[in-house]
Amino acid sequence: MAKPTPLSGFPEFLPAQRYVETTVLDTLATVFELHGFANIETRAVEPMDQLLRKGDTSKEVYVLRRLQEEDGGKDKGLGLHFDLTVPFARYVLENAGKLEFPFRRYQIQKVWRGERPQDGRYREFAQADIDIVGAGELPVHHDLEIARVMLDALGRIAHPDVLGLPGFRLQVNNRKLIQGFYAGLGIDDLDETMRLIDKLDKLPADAVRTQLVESGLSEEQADRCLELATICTPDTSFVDKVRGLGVEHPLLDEGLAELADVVAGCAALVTDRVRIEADLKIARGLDYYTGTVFETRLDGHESLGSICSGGRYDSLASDGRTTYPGVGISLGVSRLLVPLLNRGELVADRSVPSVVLVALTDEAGRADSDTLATQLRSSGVPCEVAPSPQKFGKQIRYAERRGIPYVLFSTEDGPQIKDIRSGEQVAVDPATWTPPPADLKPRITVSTSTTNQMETEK
RNA sequence: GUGGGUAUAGCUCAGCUGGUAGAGCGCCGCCUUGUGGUGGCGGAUGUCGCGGGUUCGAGUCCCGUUACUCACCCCA
Repeated sequence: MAKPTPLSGFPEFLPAQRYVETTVLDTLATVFELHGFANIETRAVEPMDQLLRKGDTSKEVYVLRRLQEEDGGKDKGLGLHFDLTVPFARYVLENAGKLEFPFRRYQIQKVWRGERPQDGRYREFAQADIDIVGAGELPVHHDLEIARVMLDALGRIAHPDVLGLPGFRLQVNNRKLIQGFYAGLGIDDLDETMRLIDKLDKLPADAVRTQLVESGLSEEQADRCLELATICTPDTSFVDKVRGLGVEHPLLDEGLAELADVVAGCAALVTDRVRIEADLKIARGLDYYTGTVFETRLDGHESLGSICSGGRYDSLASDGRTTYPGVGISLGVSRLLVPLLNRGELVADRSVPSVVLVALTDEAGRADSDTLATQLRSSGVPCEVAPSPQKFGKQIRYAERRGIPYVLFSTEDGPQIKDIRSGEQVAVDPATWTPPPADLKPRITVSTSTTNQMETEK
C-alpha cells in the first residue's frame, strides 16, 4: 500500500501534540464547570433543514448519505453539524420540558465545514462552546457572565504556571450600539453597513469607505461610521468618545450601556496575558447576533483571525409559543492549537505517559521487571517495561527517545533508579518511590521567540 | 466556488540551457562485549505525485490529472 498523504483540512496530532490538546481541553472543561456549566454532547448529525436554518451556509454542510442508497432524496437527509449552536438550539427545544432555565451548558466537540482549508481554517475542527439560554427572557448580565467565564478559561491556559500559551485579547462590541448609531445617522441598510465595516481588519479604511459610499451612504455618513469604528478602548472611556460624535438614538444608548457593563465587569479578570477591549469595529458577519458580540485575537498570531467568537442572539430557538434568547461564545480549539503545535511553538517533552522505563536484563527476568512495574503503578507512577533485553545503553536510549526521564534497573544491590537527564542513579523501593511532581506528567513548553520572528518576517 | 504557487530519501530541501539521483538532519552498525547523550568511522533508503506527449535520451520541456499550499469568499 502506498504511503497515504494527509487529507487537507483534517488535522491529526502525534501523541505528544495530542497530550497538549487534551491538557487544554481538560483545563477548559474544569473552568467551565467551576462556573457551573453542565456538559452535554449532541449527535454529530442533524436533519438538513435544521442545519440550513441559519441561511447561506448551505454549500459548506457535509451531507451524509449511505453508499448504497435505494432512492436518494426520499427523506429530508442528514448533514454533519456545522457548529455547536444549531445542534444546541435543537437540543433545547427537544428537551425544553426537562431543562431548567436559564440553562447553562458547555460542549466540546468536533464540527465540520466544507471549506477550502488554510492556515487556521479546517474542515474538521474542535470547538469549545459555552452558552446560557433563557426561556422567554435572559437578562443582559449573562452577557457579562459569558465574557467572564471565557476570560477565566483563556487566562488559565495562558498562565505561565498552567500552559503558558500566548496572550489573548477579547474584543467586545454591541450591535445595538452600532445599529443605533447608524440609524441615528439616517442610514437605511444597517446590515450591509455593518458587514462592510467588519472588513476593516482586512481592508484599508479608504477602501471600506469607497464600498460604503457605493452601498448608498453619503460621504458624511461613511466618514462617521469609520470614526465610530476607530474607537477602541480597554475601559469604558469609549462611551464619552461615542457621545462626542454627537449621534442620538435610543438603541445607541441601550448598546452603550450594555457594552459598558460588560467591559467594566471584566476589569477584575484582566492580566498581562488576558485583556479585554471595547472595539467598535467588531461587527461579525453572522446575522443572528442582536447585542453583545465577541471576537478574540491571539497575541503574535493575529493573522489567524478570531480564535474565540460569539455573542447575544435574541432568538436562539423558538417553538412558536416560547422564544429562547441566548448568549454564548465558542473557542476554536483547533484554530488555536494546530498552528502552534505544527510550528513547534508548543511542545510536550514526552511522547508517552511513562515516567519510568523498567529495564529488562534478559527474557527470563521479564516477570521480575513486570513485578517492579506493578509496584510503581500501585503508587500512581506510569511506567512500561523495556520491549527487549537489549544492552542497557540501548534501553536508556529507548527511554530518551520517548522523553521518559527515569530508568529502573535491577542490580545485585537491589532496584536502582536512574535519572537519565542528570545521570544520577540511586537505590529505591519501587513500592514507595514517586518522582518529583513536575516529572509525573509530560511537561509542556512554549517558545514564542521563533514564531515572533516568523510573524515579523512576513 | 474563483485565482496563484508547489510536488525529488523518514524530515527540510538542492539538482543550471535535457545526458543514468544529491546534501544536511534523522535512522542503523562499529569504535564502546550490559548504563545513553559528545566525537570518529562505516551503512541503508527513492515508481523524482500520477498519466500521456516531444526526444537517441526527461527529475528537467509540453499537455492533462490528482494532492498539497497561499489568497479571495466566509468563518472557529
